[in-house]
Amino acid sequence: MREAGHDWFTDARANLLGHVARSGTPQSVLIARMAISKQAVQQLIDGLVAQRILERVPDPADSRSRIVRYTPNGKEAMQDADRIKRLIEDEYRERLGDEAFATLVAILRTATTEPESSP
Amino acid sequence: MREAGHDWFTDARANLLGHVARSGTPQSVLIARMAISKQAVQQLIDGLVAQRILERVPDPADSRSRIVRYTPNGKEAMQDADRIKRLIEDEYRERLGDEAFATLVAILRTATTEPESSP
DNA sequence: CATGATAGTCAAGTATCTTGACTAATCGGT
DNA sequence: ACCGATTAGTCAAGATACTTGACTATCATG
Repeated sequence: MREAGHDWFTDARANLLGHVARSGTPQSVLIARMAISKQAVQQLIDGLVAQRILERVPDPADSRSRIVRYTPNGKEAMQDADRIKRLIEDEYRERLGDEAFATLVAILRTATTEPESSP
Repeated sequence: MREAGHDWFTDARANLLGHVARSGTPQSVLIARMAISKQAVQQLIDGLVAQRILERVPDPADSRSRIVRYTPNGKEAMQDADRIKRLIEDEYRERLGDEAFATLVAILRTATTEPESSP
């Protein structure tokens, strides 16, 4: 991403952005999902708001809450991110072979998906 | 590790310790293997030396170089680390099943092992 | 409506990592 | 044997990422 001209891109910010849905996500949800303090999350969001990647809008359902979402500028950056992500995945696919790559993805999904209460 | 009483244990330090061989490792090798600056590596080592986990000894083969190795105290801590690592692996093994776990380990080894020049 | 929980902010401090400038030892070619 | 280039490590200063503590505003509940 840096090489693609996104100087603002860092590991910590990438980690946060991975939790922001296309449609936006309440700040409280980001705090719950990331394993760091709410103040750390806030500071990361502050930085990305200053970079015009994210913006905070009020939550109509709860006036304590704020929805964090991408700005148009941020959406453009995420298209670059998706493109680069695919390139990296292709490297691993080439290295492992199609079959092993698919197996890896499936196993990791099982390993990281939260076991839900059975319906 | 924190819960086991090792208050000095942090992510950055764990990352470094994972590259220190039982028999000790030259600081230059740690620098080459970790994707951070040599100064950052040095500061991490400084901290672990202050905690009496690691020590620096001169390299008999090259008087510029220093070998970083565990203190007796550090070796004890690493026994705790190994024990906890096994517990965590057991959680994943239980979650994925023995077969999928073994497959995961094999694929990740392929993905992360540096491709060597063919002999 | 009082009380407690939840969402977010402000402030100050610590840990981690960076770049720049430097010393000392080794290597390679002459 | 010597000189320039490289390598190993250190010192210093500053940026980023994270922490705890204290606080305000809003919501939910009995």
